Amino acid sequence: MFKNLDPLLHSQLRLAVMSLLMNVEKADFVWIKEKTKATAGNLSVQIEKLSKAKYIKVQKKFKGKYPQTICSITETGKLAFEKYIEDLKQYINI
Amino acid sequence: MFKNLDPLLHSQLRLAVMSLLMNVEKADFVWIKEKTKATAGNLSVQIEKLSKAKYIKVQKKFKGKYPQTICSITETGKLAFEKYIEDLKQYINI
DNA sequence: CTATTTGGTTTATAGTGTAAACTAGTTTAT
DNA sequence: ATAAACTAGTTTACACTATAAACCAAATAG
Repeated sequence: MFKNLDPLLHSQLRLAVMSLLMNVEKADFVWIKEKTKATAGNLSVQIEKLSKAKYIKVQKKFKGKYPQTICSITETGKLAFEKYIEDLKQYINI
Repeated sequence: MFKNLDPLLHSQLRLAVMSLLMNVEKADFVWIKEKTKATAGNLSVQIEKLSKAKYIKVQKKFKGKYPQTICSITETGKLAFEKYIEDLKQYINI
């Protein structure tokens, strides 16, 4: 009846990050931080987790003289996000 | 943009319990346990949390000689569940 | 030149989730 | 009658998560 929800996605902040990345080609750390209203520390940790799971790809660059972290969703991540939504539908009838 | 998701409902097991109770007038512990495939200990803990938040009402009775725990959703619980779904929609575009 | 800001990472702690162990009694088999 | 197994949970200890605070390195502003 109730399928297990992917624990990596069943986290408010990680879900928000994935949701954002589903709708853009790529996004930088600061933009994600503003959109999600997360603290930098928390975001850093959660991005690392999503990255380790290969749900997102992280590129470290320099924007002028400042470091810049660019994130983008992977195919694995897209599929996981879509599956999560499907699984969730069993919990909430929509 | 992203509203905070009610932490009481953003838990797989508690969400499953609430989802079940949204669709029935009342349900007993054992039935919920079977439907959710949860362990008794875990279910006991989560039911207590939902009960303390007044999201569900718990009645302890006896069914013949055995104890029986009957749960039902409250109006507060229904509203919280519906709000959770609305908030969640911002994360997953449906 | 020192104080603040940018763009993060690391770390310590509080909060959550879960299984295992336990309580209290019932039924069944010997 | 008594031991073993089952019903219906609760309590507890531990693992896992989430988060804020502290930190770091470099850049810029006063």
